[in-house]
Amino acid sequence: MQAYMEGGQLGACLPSFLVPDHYAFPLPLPLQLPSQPNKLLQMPFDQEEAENHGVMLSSDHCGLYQLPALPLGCGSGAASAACVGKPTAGLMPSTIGADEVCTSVTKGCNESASTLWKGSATMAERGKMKVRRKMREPRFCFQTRSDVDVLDDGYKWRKYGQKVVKNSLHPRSYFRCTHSNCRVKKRVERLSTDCRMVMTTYEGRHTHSPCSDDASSGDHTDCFSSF
DNA sequence: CGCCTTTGACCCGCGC
DNA sequence: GCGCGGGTCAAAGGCG
Repeated sequence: MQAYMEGGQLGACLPSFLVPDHYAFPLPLPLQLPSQPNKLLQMPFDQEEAENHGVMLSSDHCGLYQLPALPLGCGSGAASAACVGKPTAGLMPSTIGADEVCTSVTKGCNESASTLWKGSATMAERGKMKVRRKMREPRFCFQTRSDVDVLDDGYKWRKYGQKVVKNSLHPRSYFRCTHSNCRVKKRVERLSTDCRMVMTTYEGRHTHSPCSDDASSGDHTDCFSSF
């Protein structure tokens, strides 16, 4: 906990419940310094370039990891593994510093989001999901050490499901952005290897700024919409 | 009363 | 083809 309060660079890893409200994180959390809402973290690699290479960026080590090819429907499984540093080195989550927060940036699941999520589908529409499910949105995942499962990132989320996943002691929760026309989803789960660590996976891009939900601040700009 | 969470059922992808 | 596991739906109930 204390570690989160120290150190400049790790500021990006601050769970928002430890940060004043006006520091609420846009998506994705690790890529933006809360003290500099309009400035992305300085990475040794351009984020877009990273996307093009399907790599994972570690915000504190500035590390660059090759993501394994994300299988369709990889969901959190592959993504989670990738995000805890496992992609190629076989590192277990517990081997990662507790204060480490990492972000995976994937491309290839960047197809049209509008066709993926259609809200409540009729049975006829569900038949088309076979195709739609192959379309994946950009994903960003990171882990934080937190006592609370759901970190306040400035957006408003509605829980639409919870699932016990295999090989995990803790259920995985599924959230959807409540903003109309915004199809961003996120999954939240605690690591079975360290119940203090919360793995959050964002999927999709917000079509609005955080302030449009709570109107508590006008500090945020359209820079968020890029995610 | 509206919004949210819970939860069981259902669907789909994938491996065998 | 079958079973498993992940992801989503939607009804029901709770809460402010």
